[in-house]
Amino acid sequence: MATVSRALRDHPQVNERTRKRVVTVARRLGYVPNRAARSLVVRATQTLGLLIPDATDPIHGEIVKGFEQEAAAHGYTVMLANGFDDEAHERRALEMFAMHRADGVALMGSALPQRGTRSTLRATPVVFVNGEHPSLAGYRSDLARGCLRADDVRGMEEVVRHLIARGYRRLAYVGGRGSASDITRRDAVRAALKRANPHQPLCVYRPRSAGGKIDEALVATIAGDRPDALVCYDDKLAFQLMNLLREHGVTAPQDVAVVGFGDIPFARMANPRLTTVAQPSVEIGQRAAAMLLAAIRTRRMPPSIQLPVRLIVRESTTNRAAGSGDHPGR
Amino acid sequence: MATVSRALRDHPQVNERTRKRVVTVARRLGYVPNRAARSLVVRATQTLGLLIPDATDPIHGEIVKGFEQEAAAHGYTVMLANGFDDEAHERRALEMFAMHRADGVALMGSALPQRGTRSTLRATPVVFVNGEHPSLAGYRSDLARGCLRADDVRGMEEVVRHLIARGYRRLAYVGGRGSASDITRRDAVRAALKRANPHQPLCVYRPRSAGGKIDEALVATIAGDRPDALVCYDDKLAFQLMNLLREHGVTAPQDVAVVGFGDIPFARMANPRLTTVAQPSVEIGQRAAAMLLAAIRTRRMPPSIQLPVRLIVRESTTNRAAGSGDHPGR
DNA sequence: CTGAAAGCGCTAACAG
DNA sequence: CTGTTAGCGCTTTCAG
Repeated sequence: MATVSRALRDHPQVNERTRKRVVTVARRLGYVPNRAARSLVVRATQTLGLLIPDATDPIHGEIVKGFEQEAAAHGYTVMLANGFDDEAHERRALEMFAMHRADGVALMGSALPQRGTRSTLRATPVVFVNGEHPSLAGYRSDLARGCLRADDVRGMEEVVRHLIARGYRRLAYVGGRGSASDITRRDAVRAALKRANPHQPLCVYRPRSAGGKIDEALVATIAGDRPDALVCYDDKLAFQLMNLLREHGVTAPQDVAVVGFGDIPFARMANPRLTTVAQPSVEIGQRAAAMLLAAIRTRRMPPSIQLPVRLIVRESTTNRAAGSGDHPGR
Repeated sequence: MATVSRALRDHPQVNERTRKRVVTVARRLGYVPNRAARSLVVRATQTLGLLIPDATDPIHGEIVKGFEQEAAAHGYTVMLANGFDDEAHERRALEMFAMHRADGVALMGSALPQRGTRSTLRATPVVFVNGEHPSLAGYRSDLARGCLRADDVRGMEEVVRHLIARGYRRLAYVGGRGSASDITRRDAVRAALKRANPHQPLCVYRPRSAGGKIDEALVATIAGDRPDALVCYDDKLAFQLMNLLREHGVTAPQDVAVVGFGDIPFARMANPRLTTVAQPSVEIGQRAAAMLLAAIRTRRMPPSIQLPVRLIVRESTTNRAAGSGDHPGR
C-alpha cells in the first residue's frame, strides 16, 4: 500500500520499475486516489472557496475565470458559491467552505465585516476582493493584508478630467445601491469635479429601486434635467440608462455624454461604444488565487493591493470638440 | 463521540437536553465537522462538479447560477472548472472531480464523447448540458438519459417564420465555430427557409477566425452582399457583427435585419434592441442539478429533456411593415 | 527501496 | 438514550 501511494505521487524513493508497474496496474483497474482520505492525513484539501455575489454579472465571470485558472494551474479545485448579496447566504457558504476545509477562501463583493470573518474562519487564509462592507467606503480602511481591488478613485478622477477636457460642465453621477464601491466612486467624482470646477455641484441620481429595476420616473427626471454628462456606477447601469433615455428622446452622445465603469466586453461593441474605466478583472481573480496560494505556502498573507485602471475613451463621450491629452480609444 | 455526531446531525435518538448541550459547547469551541472524514465513511461528498467552457460567457453564467442555487438548496457544494474548449483541460477537470469523489458531474458545452465519459466516470452520475460532441449535430443522437438542452431547432424555425412574415427574403446564417449547436442551428435555418421558400438558398458566413476574433474581410463581404437578414449563431456574435458592419455604413435594422440567439441581458438594452431566441438558461442550470440530485437519490438517471425556447421580437428586425401573427416584443 | 502499523476525523453497528 | 468499537482510504513513521 505504501509503495503504491508513493509511486502514484512520484515520490523519489521508489524504484522506477515498480513505479511503472504500479501506474500500469492502477490505470487498468481504473483506480483513482481518494482526495478526502488523503486530505484527512495531510490536513489539506487542495481546494479553494470562492464566494461571489452572482455568477451572472460579466465582471464576476471574469474574476471567476482568473481565479479558477490560477487555482487549477497549481492543482487546486475551486468551490463556488453565490451569495446574492444576502448575508444569510454568504454565511451559509462560508460554513460550507469550513466544513469542506477549503485551504483558502476568497470573498468577492461581500458586505461581511473583514475582521469578523477572518476570526470565524480561524486558521484559513481569507482574501477580500472588492469588499463592500459599509465601513469600507473610500477604500481607506481595508485590512493591511489580503485585500484586493481596482483603483476606482483614480479611475473616476480620469473620467472627470476627460469630461472636463471635452467641455462637459454639468456632470451627474448615477449611483448603484449605496454599496461601499458606489459611495466611493460617487465621492471620487464629486471631489474631482470640485477640484476642477469649485462652483459646479455634482448632481446625483439613484435610479435603482428594489430588485435592481430602474425607477422610470427618475429616468424622466434625468431626461428633463438634461445634464451634460452622466457618470454611471457601472457599465450595466450605463446601458440600462441609455436604453431608457432613448425612449425619452435623449440619445448619447448627442444629447448627453455617458460613462460606464468596468469595461465589460459589451462596452466596445455597443452603439454607441461606451467610454468606460477598464479594470483588469481576470487579473484580479488570478491574483486573488495567487495571494491565497502564497498564504498557504508561506503561512503569511501577502499585503493588500490596489490594481491600476485605465480610462477607455469611446463614442459615448464624443459629441463635443475633442480636448487634448486624452488616451486614444479602443 | 457518537452522541456528539448524532446531536449535530439532529438524529432523532438523542435527548433534547444533551443535544442542546452539545450544540452549545460545539459553538463555544468553534467546532466544525470535517466533511472529508464524514464522506469517507458515508461514501458521499455532498459535492457536485460543474464543467463549463468559460465563466465569462453570460449564458454560462446563468447556467452556473441556476446550478449552484439548486445544489446549495439541497446542501450540496459545487466544484467549478473551466474547460476552455480544450480537451486536455476538460479531462483534467474530470479527473479532479473523480479524485474529489463528486457525487455527480455536469458537463456543459463539452465536446467529449458522452458514452466514453460516462464509462470513465464509472458509477458517478453525469449530465450533459448542450453537448457539443461533433456527432451530436441535429440533436438526435443525445443519449436517452441525462442530456439537457434548449430546443434550438424550434427556435430557428420561429426566427425564419418571423423574418419571412416581415418580408425579408434573402436570409443569411452567420455561424460560429462549427460546433454541434452551430451546425444544428444553421441546418434548422436552412430547412425552415427551404420550406418557406424552396427556391431561395441560404447564404452562410463563418466570420470567426482563430481566437474568437472576427475576420474583418468577411465583414466587408457581408456589407457588400447586403442580405436582407442575418441570423446569427448567438447574441454575442450578432453584436460583434452589428458593430463591425456599422463601420461599413451598414446599420441594423435599416440596412439589414439581425437576429441573435440566447437573449443575454444585454439584448434588451442594446441599440437597436435585439430580436433573439430566449432560452431559459438559469432553469437549464437548475434542472441539470436537479437531474443529478434525482440520479443520486434514486440511483437512476432521469430521461433527457429539451426545454422550450421563445422568440423575442425587438427592434433589430423591424424596418419593414410588420407582418401579422408575431409575438409582441417587450 | 519496500512493507507493516498507526492514525487522520468521522459514522454505523452493536451493547448496555 | 449513550458509549464502545471498528473501520472508511489514505500517508507517514519506522523496521527491515
